[in-house]
Amino acid sequence: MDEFLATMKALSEKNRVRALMALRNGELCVCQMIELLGLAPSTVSSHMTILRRAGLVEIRRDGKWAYYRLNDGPLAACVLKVREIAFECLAADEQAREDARRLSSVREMPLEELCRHYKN
Amino acid sequence: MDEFLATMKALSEKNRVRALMALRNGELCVCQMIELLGLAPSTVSSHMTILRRAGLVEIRRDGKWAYYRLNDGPLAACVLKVREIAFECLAADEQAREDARRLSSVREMPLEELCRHYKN
DNA sequence: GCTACACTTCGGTAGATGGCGAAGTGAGTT
DNA sequence: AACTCACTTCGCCATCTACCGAAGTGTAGC
Repeated sequence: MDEFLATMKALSEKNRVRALMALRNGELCVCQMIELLGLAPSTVSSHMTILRRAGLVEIRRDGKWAYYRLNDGPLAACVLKVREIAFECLAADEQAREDARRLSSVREMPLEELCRHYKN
Repeated sequence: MDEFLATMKALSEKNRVRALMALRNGELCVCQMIELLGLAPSTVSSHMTILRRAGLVEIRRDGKWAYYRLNDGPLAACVLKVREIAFECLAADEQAREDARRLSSVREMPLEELCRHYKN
């Protein structure tokens, strides 16, 4: 029950859902998600922690960078199913589409440049 | 997106999930859910309103009684899928099982008696 | 070692949420 | 009409949550 509730809670907040949807096309660096969501680094970080604790995403650390991606390790069947349903339900969502468009630009920018950007 | 978030939010609270699960075996009067959940009538009422607005359940009024049941009218495919997943995920849940046991007793009691019970 | 940098954790604030009892609503009863 | 009763809505309070900036952590480079 608690695991199920944690999954639902993780997916009941708009910016977390946007972050999850953004990972469909591959892992993203935290600074890329900061740029996408337009939130403070600390806020994005805690959102990702919630998604991670729910088992929806996993982290990969590489030097000073941290990349998040969809958890494809051994995860509860329920979490996997809920995640799939979310993708299905929001496939045509306008916000998700716009994020996908912006992401294709964001992915082309060097990470260093992105980080300088939100420091201003 | 907003509809999806409303569905997730509705299912991210323990007592609401318990209420939804309780309706799997047929409609229940509000007073039966008050007895099951052990909450104040006003609290149960607002939980049911949230479930109803999310499209997960519907209401049937009969005189002074109000019965809630799973919404089997025309409802968004997403809501239906999420609800099915919830049932599947929680089929073996201990809390849900205990509620089901208690419910079989509660269903046998006359509604009048139940209402007198929580008025004390 | 020291600095710079990316990210996380902490502390605090404004707004949302779950809880209850009191008051309101509407149907049945006398 | 007046009353009763089941339920809902309202008003309030305690707790939780999303947000930010500041401080902390760990890595890379000088």
